[in-house]
Amino acid sequence: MNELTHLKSAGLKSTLPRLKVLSLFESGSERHLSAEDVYKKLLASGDDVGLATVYRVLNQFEQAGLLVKHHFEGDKSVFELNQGDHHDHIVCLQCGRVEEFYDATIEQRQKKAAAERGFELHDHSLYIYANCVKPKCQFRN
Amino acid sequence: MNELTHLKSAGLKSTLPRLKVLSLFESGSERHLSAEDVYKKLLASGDDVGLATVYRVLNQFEQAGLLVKHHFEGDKSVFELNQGDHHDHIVCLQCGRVEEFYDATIEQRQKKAAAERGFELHDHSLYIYANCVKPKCQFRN
DNA sequence: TATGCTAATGCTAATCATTCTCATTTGTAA
DNA sequence: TTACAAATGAGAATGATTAGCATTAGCATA
Ligand SMILES: [Mn+2]
Ligand SMILES: [Mn+2]
Ligand SMILES: [Zn+2]
Ligand SMILES: [Zn+2]
Repeated sequence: MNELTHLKSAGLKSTLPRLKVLSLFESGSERHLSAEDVYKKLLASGDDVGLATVYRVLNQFEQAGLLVKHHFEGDKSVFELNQGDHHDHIVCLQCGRVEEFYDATIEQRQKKAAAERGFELHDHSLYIYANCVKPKCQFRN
Repeated sequence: MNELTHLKSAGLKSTLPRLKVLSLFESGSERHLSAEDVYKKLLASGDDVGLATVYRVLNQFEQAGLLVKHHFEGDKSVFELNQGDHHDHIVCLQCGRVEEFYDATIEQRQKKAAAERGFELHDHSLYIYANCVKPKCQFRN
């Protein structure tokens, strides 16, 4: 299933900005990108897309289920390709590196915590903030 | 240990705005308050404190360890009294009601997840978004 | 392929929460 | 009291995100 198909099945017409944004995520150089990251990367590659359009497209993709949005510590939110697999994140407070993880026990206990208190769980956000160790950590890229 | 002592031991001089903000949290009517919540409550009770001061004081209290800051879904952040006990939150997407919980297993598995990947855990944020059931849930207070 | 309509785009201006500036006021310790 | 640094308040500034609107571009049709 290619980009074009993705867009169509999401009821979005296939436009240049949308294709560019989508392929940026599918190229896979970096998984977690903010609106501005996307905007700058497009500019850098000679593709002119307005910042407002980037924001719009990212949100449409999220609604359509193509992307997932996260709010790491700090102000700006980041998006990543939705590949069906839910996972949570560990974020390095020094260099910003993000590592993904999934823990079935944690997931299950969250369901339980909600159920026990009479809540119908909708979703959750779990971010672990930490420092990665010397070799991998490049303080402030 | 009273408010005044709290402030002093935090190296903050005892000013009217600080005492008012602190006692608001200690009065305990509502645990989780945004800067604007605090601002409005003070106005309502006839205490004039500038919004900028509210923001400053809240942040100072957080630095001092008197308050803890959270970022529930949405834009504005909320504060609550730091009573030493760490806990996570379930937030109702309909009415905004917040319930607190602590799950030792979740805490432990987070430590493990970080350690296994070579991170020194600093802290974490876990929010469960859900809908509370009929009796308790008052859609949009 | 040309035409037309609607959705999409790209500016710019507007929001909104939060922070900053700076003149004025307060807490405090001598 | 006085003196002075620290704190406050009002409003401007910021930064991310969204809204408004005139212009353009998909795409279906003739
Ligand atoms: Mn991820
Ligand atoms: Mn709480
Ligand atoms: Zn790092
Ligand atoms: Zn509710």
